[in-house]
Amino acid sequence: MRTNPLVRKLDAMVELADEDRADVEALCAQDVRQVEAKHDISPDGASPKNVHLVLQGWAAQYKILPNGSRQITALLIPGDFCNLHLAVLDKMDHGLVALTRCMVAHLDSEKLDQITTERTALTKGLWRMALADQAVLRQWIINAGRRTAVEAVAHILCEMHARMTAIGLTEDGTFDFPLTQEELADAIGMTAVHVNRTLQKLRGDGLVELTGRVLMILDIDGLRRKGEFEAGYLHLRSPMPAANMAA
Amino acid sequence: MRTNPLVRKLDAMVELADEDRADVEALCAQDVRQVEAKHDISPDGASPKNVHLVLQGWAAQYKILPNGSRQITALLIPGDFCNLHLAVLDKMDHGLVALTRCMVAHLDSEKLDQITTERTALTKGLWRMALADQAVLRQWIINAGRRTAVEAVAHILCEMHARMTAIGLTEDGTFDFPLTQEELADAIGMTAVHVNRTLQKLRGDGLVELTGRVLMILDIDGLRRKGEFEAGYLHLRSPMPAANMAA
DNA sequence: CGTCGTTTTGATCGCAGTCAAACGTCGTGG
DNA sequence: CCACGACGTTTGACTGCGATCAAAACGACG
Repeated sequence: MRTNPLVRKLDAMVELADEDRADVEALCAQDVRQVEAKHDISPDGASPKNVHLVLQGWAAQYKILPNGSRQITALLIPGDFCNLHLAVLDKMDHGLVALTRCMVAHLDSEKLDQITTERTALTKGLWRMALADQAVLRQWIINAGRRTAVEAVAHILCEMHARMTAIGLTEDGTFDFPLTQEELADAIGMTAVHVNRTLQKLRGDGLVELTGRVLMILDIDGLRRKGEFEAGYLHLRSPMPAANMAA
Repeated sequence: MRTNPLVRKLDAMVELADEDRADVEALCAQDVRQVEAKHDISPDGASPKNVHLVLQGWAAQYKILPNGSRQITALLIPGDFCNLHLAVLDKMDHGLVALTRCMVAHLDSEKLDQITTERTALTKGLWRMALADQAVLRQWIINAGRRTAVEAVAHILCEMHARMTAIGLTEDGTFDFPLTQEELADAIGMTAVHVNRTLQKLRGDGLVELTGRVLMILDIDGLRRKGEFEAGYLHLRSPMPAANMAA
């Protein structure tokens, strides 16, 4: 928590001036609110005034379908925007729910607008983030469309490990993983029952241990192989250390 | 073909000055190349110098998986960028293939870079396009993850109808739809055989007629209902006329 | 007229969904 | 301290959608 997670992400994307950093930090500190776990950050279809940014905790973008089932379309961790659209598009096209208790910054859209017209470096950084997010979404399409259950689960575990590492929230293969199996299922497009059985397989293979709300990755290389995971698409600078090279 | 399709898209997104339009048009006219159907526009992992833009024809972004199967992650029609990443990120994280013969503009990245620092309106427009694309990707996740075969096919047909209409390439419910069933399957994450049977259902219900490479939508409202399609997420100005209100 | 790519049909299989119940853990209140 | 309920995980039995394999029909094209 020493620095603002957004600053950290931007730093990993572009070269920033100290002044840029200060501006971002100020923008984020303006109006910070706490949201309890399982509560909506902003409901689908709403037109909130402000752009939201996760400072602490996990949240999710989701869509509820007419038949009642839910598809999670993004997992948000500190430094992630919830609804950058609003800076630029009209209204929400998805819901936003806090998965854990979250600290959410409400960014003043006028100030944000001002920044995106004045500060070139910052704008480029935000630009990059949006395009990097697209790459994540593409991987999720593949998860749901063409990967088996084991592959998809392994892949998403690797993704979150990489992203959590990038913002400094892992400790050698271990990190908070607050998703219920139900939520994990909604993210991949399967059922909680089957997620459960899939996790058992991964455990059985000695790849991971998931207890309480903490994920411990026992064999990162093995897990990446299972999930066909290659970190490149995340476009992170901090490079994902290769772990045990002797395999 | 009266106007540049990118200009048309931008026009639908933001207010442009005549000067902006001229600049874009010039940028696109610089270096136009033809690509034959089924040929790669640029292979996965490459680092092409230029950003590509489809001027004519259909193309697709795809990923080949280790087991050999393919997932298409985006369908590109005139006015769509193939790899806007390159303006801003390092290297391709997916392949690009022409589905029909295509005219592809190679944009000079320096000039593009120049524009995105000078012309505020254009930058905002491109910004919007990237975020709108995210919304499309989210729908594809839902297609693959939580929709039945019929729903997913209906949804993607509606999507392409809306997008083709937005650039003026439909004629009351009829438009070129050059995808093979194989390709359609790769886009939704199913098999060609099952796409075939699914299309038969849609035909049987009198919703569409797909012959040759032309799609005729017989009952747009019915199709939208089947696919749970709501055009809002595409963020198009041209509003998708409601068709037969008497339903 | 043969070839190649695509669409169509049929038969069988299996992964994951569905339904249902038991179990463990935790927080709350009696 | 225990009973209770809420929530999440786990297990079992059964089902079904869509995959897989294979072959035939169709159509465009050289």
